[in-house]
Amino acid sequence: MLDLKRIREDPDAVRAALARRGEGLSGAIDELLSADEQWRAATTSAERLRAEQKARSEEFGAAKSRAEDAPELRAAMQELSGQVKQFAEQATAAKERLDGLVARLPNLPDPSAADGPEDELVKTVGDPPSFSFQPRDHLELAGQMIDMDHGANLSGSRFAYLRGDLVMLELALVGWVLQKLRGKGFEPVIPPVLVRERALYGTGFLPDTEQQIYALPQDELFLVGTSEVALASLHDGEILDAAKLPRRYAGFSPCFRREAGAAGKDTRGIFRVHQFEKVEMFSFVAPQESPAEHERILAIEEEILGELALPYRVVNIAVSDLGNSAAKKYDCEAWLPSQKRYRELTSCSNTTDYQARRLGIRMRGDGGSGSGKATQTPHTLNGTAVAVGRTIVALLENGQQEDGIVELPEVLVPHGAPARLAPAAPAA
RNA sequence: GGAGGGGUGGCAGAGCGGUUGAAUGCGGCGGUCUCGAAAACCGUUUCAGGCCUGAUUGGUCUGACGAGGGUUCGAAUCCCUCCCCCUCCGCCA
Repeated sequence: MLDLKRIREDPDAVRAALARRGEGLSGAIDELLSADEQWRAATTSAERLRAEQKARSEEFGAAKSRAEDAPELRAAMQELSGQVKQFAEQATAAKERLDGLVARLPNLPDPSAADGPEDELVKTVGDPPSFSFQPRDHLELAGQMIDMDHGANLSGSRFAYLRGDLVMLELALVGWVLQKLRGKGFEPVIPPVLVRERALYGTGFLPDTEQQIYALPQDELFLVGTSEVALASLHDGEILDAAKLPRRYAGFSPCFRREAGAAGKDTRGIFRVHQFEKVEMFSFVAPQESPAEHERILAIEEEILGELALPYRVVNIAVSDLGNSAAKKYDCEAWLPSQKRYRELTSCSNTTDYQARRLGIRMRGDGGSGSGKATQTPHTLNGTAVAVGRTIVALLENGQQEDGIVELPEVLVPHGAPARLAPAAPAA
């Protein structure tokens, strides 16, 4: 959520920044400013009357304690009470309108976010492998280890059983990455994946991506599409000690996505499925630190891809493609031989103060409750460390040999991964 | 799932319709004392918002005792709904 004060003080700058997103948001600002004015006017009136009410209520109390009856005063105060209520209701109504409008505004894009309409290529690392044979796709290479048929039978399309060596590969990837992240100051976290609406609202997924989210209406819970939701909410409503920032977490969880509207896209294999596991980085930092933290997170993602020996490129996502909460986003895209193109494997966003403000997370200068240091809103960032399914896809396809055997990165072997995957026997 | 008990300031813990933003203790911060420290003593100790000024200071008012409604001239105190925590029983990985 944007800072209301900032919109008030410099609406033109906010309009200009939002205009980069290419949406008709200017009208929303006008509407918002008018609701704000109505709210402030009603609030001022209500508070002035309430002050009077308070003073006279004390008089009345004093009279009562002298056992005096004061029927006229009482009548006057009933009148006053009604007026206060009336203005308070006006204020509440205007505030609700205002809050609704503010909540729908997306974050202001960072000046260095790509203008678009195309993403901006930042760099390309590694060379796509050149095969002297026709490369297979991940599903052919995995054979019975990716069991789509039984998955579909059980749960529908876009669900898979992962079996055998691929399970060991997954666990190795997760263990390897969590250990790496721990060494970089990220606390490993396994969060709940069922959350209340507030957490989705607070992270900006609602209102915005409702069609992507599984809901359990009977329990008023939602399945998260990323542990980002739970990690951001870890400090919901808290005031963080500035001395203890940055705070970094590495969440490991299953992720659930409806993929409504993705019909026909990526229908083969496990590139796009309804359920996958992911290790996600999440940081809370002081506002001035967030651009550096963003680069840091990107560097970690690159380090991971590099050590997995995957050819990849980095793109700066076009402003028009940013989600509501991101001010700037990088994607790391790995080369997929079967598709002969780069596809998104990881992604990292600087959401600046957007999520923190929605979640009521603040930070305070130095210790000493009496120091009177004002609070400010910290910045939050998130980035994929490993999206397991897609990483497996990339490892299979890039590590394949002519005989269908797949060589896996050595770094994973100490963590329990097989050194290579045997050619697939037909699925049972 | 059933039956009870609770949620008050950084923590502990009073208050249970009127001047209580909130006693008391602990902690924290500043000071006195001291070569220094401890102890003792003195002072201090929340957050958000509106308005007026000023424009990194100030003045004033309002709100906040889990959250949201209600009753009342007036609510931390009474009523309702929700959330959370605890205890016992049941169930269970």
